[in-house]
Amino acid sequence: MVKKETYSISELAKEFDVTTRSIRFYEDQELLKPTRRGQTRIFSSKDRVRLKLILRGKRMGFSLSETKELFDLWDETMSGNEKQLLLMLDTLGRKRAQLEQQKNDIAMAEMEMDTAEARCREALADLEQRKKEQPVRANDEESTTAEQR
Amino acid sequence: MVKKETYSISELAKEFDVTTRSIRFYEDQELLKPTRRGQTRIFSSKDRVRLKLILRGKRMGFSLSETKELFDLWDETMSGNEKQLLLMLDTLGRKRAQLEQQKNDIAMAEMEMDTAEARCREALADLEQRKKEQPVRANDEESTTAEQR
DNA sequence: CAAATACTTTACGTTTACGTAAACTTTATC
DNA sequence: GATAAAGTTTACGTAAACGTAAAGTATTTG
Repeated sequence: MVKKETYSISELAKEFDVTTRSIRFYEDQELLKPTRRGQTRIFSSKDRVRLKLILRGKRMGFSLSETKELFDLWDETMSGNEKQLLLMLDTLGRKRAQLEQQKNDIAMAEMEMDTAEARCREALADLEQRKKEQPVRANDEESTTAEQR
Repeated sequence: MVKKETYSISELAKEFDVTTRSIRFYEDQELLKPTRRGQTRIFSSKDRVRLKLILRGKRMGFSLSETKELFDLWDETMSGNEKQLLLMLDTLGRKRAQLEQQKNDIAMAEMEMDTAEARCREALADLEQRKKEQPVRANDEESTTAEQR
């Protein structure tokens, strides 16, 4: 009995740093299916896993309905009929392609950030140089924007 | 003169597979700044690059305002003052962290897709096995969980 | 047992990122 | 020079993903 297997809404909210409103919304959209004790929601560890997946999906730019589709598909898949299994494999393939695209995008972005950073550092180095070359610059006139000397 | 340096709105729309509505919206939000000939928009190659960045950003889950912030920051950065340069470097650092998180998320997702796919294939293999073990199943009775007849 | 705490439902409000339609102007084509 | 094609503005509509009260119930705690 090491792993807790039920959670209150606020426990999950705190753990994953989301509002209870969001969690209720996810239930409303049928991404989570907590049971009830009276009218109070009780979340299973499966719900907890799904919440984690929802949030990761969001960070990867997935919409809630995309994530829901995957959940539903997975549930149906587990029911075991061949058609569903094949459909799942197909869907997984497409998702993989999507992830490949994202990895590509990220790689491009990183490269551009590299060159951007390099440019910044150059510019900074230039500024430092100028500081050293003209350290005081106390008593000269008419030199600000246009030309010096 | 190999590279074209101006584009019409529909050229860009076609090239990047977005609607002209979207492009006009991006201008409205000041992510693009086409010049005009009369009232007709003329996009520069800088605009084209920015459109590409906007769309890549979207695929990576960036909002338009996030992207706009980066654009603005970059423009200011290029004006060359030290404070802006440092701010840019800082921002780049934070964005890198964000990308790291995304790469992590993607890696996790890929692993889970691996196990999901494996399970699917197992289940499929099982089904195939059963087909072979009970190939015909033509004239037997009371075996389909419930019963017919 | 009263008051604070944690839940709940209902419902209207908000932001983002466009879609869609209407009505109009400018440019290209036959 | 009519008409189609491509462009424009204005403006209302919409889906997604919650935020934000309001008003009520249930439970815990001093």
